[in-house]
Amino acid sequence: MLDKAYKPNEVEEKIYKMWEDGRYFTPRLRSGQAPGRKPFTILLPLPNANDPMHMGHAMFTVEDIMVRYHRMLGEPTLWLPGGDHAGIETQFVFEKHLAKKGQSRFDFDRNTLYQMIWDFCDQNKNLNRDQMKRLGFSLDWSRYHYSLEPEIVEKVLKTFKKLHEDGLIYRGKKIVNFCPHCGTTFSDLEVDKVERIDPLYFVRYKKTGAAGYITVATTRPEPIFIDTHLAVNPKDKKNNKLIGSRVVNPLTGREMEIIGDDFVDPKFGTGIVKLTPAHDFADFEVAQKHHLPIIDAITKDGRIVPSGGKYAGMKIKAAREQVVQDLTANNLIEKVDHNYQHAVGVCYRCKTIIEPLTIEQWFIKTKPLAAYAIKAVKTGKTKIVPKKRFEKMYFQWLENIRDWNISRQIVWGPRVPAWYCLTCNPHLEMFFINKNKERVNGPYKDLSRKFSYEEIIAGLQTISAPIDATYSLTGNPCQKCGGHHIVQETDTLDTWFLSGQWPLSTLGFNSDNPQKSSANFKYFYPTSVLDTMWDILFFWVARMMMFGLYLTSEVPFKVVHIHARVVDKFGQKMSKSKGNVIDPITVTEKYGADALRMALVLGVAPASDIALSEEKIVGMRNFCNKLWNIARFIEMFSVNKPIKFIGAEMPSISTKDYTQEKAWCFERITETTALFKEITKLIESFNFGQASERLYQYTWHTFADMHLETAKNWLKNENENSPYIRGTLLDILERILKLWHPFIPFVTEEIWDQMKLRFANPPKKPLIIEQWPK
RNA sequence: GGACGGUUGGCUCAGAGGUAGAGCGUCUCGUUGACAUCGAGAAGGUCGCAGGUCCGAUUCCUGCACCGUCCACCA
Repeated sequence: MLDKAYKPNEVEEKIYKMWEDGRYFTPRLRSGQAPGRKPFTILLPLPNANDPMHMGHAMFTVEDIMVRYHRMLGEPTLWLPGGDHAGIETQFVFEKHLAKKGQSRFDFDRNTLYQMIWDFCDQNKNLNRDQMKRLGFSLDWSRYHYSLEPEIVEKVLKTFKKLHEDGLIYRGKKIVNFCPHCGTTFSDLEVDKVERIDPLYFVRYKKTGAAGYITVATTRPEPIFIDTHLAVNPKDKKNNKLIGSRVVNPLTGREMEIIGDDFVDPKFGTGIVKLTPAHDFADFEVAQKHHLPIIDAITKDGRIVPSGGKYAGMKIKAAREQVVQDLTANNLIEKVDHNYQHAVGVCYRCKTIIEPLTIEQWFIKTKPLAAYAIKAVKTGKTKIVPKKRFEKMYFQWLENIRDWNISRQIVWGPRVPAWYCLTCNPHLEMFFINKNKERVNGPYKDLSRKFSYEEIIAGLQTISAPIDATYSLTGNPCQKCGGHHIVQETDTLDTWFLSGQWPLSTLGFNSDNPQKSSANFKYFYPTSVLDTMWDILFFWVARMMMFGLYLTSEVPFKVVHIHARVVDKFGQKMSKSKGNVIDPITVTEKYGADALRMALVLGVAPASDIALSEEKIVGMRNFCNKLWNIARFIEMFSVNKPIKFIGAEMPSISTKDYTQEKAWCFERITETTALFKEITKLIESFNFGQASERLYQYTWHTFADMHLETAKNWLKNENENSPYIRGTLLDILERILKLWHPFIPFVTEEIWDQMKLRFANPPKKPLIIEQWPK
């Protein structure tokens, strides 16, 4: 007999264990018969293996719904879990811990630091796995992968080599985004723009060989001392006569030339721009176009370069103040606009202002790869849902893509697989900790006089190789000089370089010989659906498309489904600092996993925001209990009573014998058949919000409120119709349990377990692998 | 500067070319065979503004306003 109320905490763990023990999450492939039956595959967007679960992860409920639905259709269904080492994210969390102990990453050589982070991660790497189990996610845990597994890393590095061979990876000295606080460069995607109000200085430049000044507006006067050129727009009638003329650098007195380029906006400021190629993206491009010198003014420490005269070594802000003071003293500042608002790039993590620097980094040529990714969506090989909104975003980004900087100056991640011979590259700069625990740096040729190669390598922190340094992609002795003193690049790879290959590396693609890829790969690739939130459409989805198409000529997934974002009940993004975070595990413990799952899905439009409140979760908990009591009611009325299933007798009952009750029974069967079709259609079209809302309406307000009340009346007087009424109620219950199962797997499985023997053709299987109604 | 999304009852949100829906909240009534995590009933919306298409629009189109988001080298 069912209890009076549904108690999720008493059954969820038991049920999940039953599913796991039954190995239902592992796709059933008949031996030697991989093809034939079309599989359904989803790769879980790999969470940071180190992070506890948050509501964003709980949204993977949408994937569980799809997976459970397809499993019930009888398809071999794989939902593949994984965990990401999350390079920068993890290293920073770790560094915070170090900081609490008064230490920093510079106190350790890179190998020691790496090992420390590894151990740190090991402590809670199972945390979010256990949490996802709490929510009932039917992930195939037997295939779990961690992004730093040797096999995964090996595949990823092979891709690096292949890209390099194809000329799609290169080492370049280009302008990149550098965060002085994080001490590493970032890709363009990791830079956020914030509106700021900064002073706009109008600086006077004295003309050479003529009287008077020209004026240039700038927010960044501090690197003026390395400037060599100004620019105006050739179409600018007011200023274009200046092209070719010369002015005096207001800080150094050196001569500067004015060039013409149409990137200059005549309407901005005075229509004249100072060029600082090493520290401004636009200026860098112009400088390359016109072959202008690119001179550094700022170092990786966020300070003025040693050659900066009186400003050398000053921090940027201090240098700016000093420069302004000096210019003012010489009456070279015409005016200052203190209300100038502009967008500044900041680090997406720490919000420090990004310093564009021109340094040596590893890049991927993205244009050719992006072309594949664009074509695949244009031709419909991969569909993005919802299409209208996100395909446009996708194209816009890929069409304007710049080369991808994949170098990171951190230790937590696989190192770039390139090795420099120190004999051939004596000018290579090295930073290391010597035997006496002192930090030492300098060019190798100097260091090698005082320290052995072994000592340097043992204490190595980072290297910085000149742009013309020679390197090889094997760790073998130098092919040119035979030298054994080699050093591997200390830059590590952008995390997304790894996760961008996730479908390939986890499923067993063989890049040496694609024909020899695993049977697994051949069967499950391309995957069916990739479901994620829009925030990583570029970071991850677009990159997977590029890598997948480049390596296999096949898309990695047929559908990209964008799910909704969870916000609080006032529409605010959940964040710790706002204190509006609802923890998925806490509410699961309180109201049950099914209640949370439903709260994240019911009535939610695709890719919208979900205003999640505890009230909604309570409402959904109430629904689960309602469903439970529907079953309980039917059980009470049918136990030890004769039961007849009208469906089985339908052909043999003639219309003459239709009583009002029997007609009612027929109508109920027809009604639920229509419901199946409707729900199936909604699920197939990714309208999970509508599917669950419709089911909710039917279950509560049609079945419970109307039909059960009718039946209750009739069943007061036992007669020849009564067995049919009971049978019909059992039939409907059986059907709606199936329809509900993908959404609320625990409560449906538990009711199923307690009730299934009363159904027509009593099933023996658990609900999770029962057949979806046709 | 481009592009996109939103604007529907007190709150949070669904929805569709043809009498407006849900959850929560509010009000009234109701517990002797499921459920008070409940039932019966009620109040409450000129579906942002202005035009246009149509027999008919809140739903399609155009413009505007406000809110939000993404992209972008205006120094």
